[in-house]
Amino acid sequence: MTTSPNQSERPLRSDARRNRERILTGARAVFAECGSEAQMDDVARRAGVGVGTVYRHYPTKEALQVELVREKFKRFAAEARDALERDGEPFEVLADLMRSNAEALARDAGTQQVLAGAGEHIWTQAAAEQNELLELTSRLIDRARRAGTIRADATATDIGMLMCGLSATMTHPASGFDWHRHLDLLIDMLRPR
Amino acid sequence: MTTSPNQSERPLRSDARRNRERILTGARAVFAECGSEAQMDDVARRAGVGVGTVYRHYPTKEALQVELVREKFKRFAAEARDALERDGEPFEVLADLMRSNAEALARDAGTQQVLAGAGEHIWTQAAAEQNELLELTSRLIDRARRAGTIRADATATDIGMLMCGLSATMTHPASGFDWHRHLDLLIDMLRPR
DNA sequence: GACTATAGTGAACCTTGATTCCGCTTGTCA
DNA sequence: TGACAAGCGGAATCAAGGTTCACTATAGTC
Repeated sequence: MTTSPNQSERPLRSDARRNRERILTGARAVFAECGSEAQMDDVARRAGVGVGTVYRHYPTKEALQVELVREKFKRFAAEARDALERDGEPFEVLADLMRSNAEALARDAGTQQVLAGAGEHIWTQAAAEQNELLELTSRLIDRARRAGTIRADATATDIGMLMCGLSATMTHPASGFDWHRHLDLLIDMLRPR
Repeated sequence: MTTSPNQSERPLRSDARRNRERILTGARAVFAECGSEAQMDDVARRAGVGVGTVYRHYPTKEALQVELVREKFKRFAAEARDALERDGEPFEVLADLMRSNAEALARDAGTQQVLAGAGEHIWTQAAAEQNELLELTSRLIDRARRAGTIRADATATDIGMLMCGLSATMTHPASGFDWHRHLDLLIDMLRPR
């Protein structure tokens, strides 16, 4: 499933396959904790592997980050797909999705930073996955629109921006800060007049 | 006006005063262009001054950034104060303020980054200025609330978060991206049902 | 005009962290 | 069970960029 850096060449040796998985797991944890300040050495340590091995699998730090962001978008997309299956009032389905995505973001400083504006490079390299997500969101919005339970002028891009924005505010020690409440407001603002 | 790093000691020598102003101007420009990647050497060059001089006035890069962010908040606060003087439909006054602040943000990558979640340190050190701004925003909201032209449950913090969010999205090359349109939507969503 | 406390300068220094490289280990296949 | 290609490890390398410092210049004062 994971977009492997190497094309469709001879299959990886068993130990290599295992290590790649470990690296990914370690990286997920470390980047989630420290955001992009996370160091390659940390990733290696967490994965129980030498730095060299990390570099064998991902030629640069950025490549590794891109992989993680792609994964994350795919996960969001998968959840959106689930939501489309689910039946229930379409707007509420969308709202729940937003809430659960927000929760996931709150736990992951790495993706949060990307969404929040750091790393344009990374962002662009995950464009395909992002578009997939936008597409799915569009469909969710359409359903709600047909049901008349969402503002007619809200687009998938808007939802995306709201989520970016929300994730940006999550890191802020601003006074009176409570992103749950803010998210509730955002959601309510999306309802039709 | 600018919070001078040195307390109320003997007044600066004339050349020092001039240079500090130059440094600030150069720094504003460089940070606006490059965000926090801007280098101290660049600031010095832009100001037409040696790096050493920059360091004489601001002991660290962070100190310089904090100064700039403070300044920026103060400017926002000043605009908010102006808005309070102005008469006109209170909600529209607030909306105009948001638009003009957004415009300013779009021109300033440095502040944008801070708002967008980088630099918690910096953020906390500008807490006082930020609170001042929140306070003024509250008053603007109150007026609109009394006029019944804004959602009753929107707070100053929400406006702040929306602006943070907006600034976060500004850097994004997301497809179909247009922050002006998005901002219009945000503003409209703030109107009462 | 001379004196001195302040201020300016920028090459050198240091730290941090990504990336490389090469000797060693281990799957895999005949 | 060799042979060897694929993979691993991690100390050493390198670059970038913030910060210092020894020296020079100058505003302010008598």
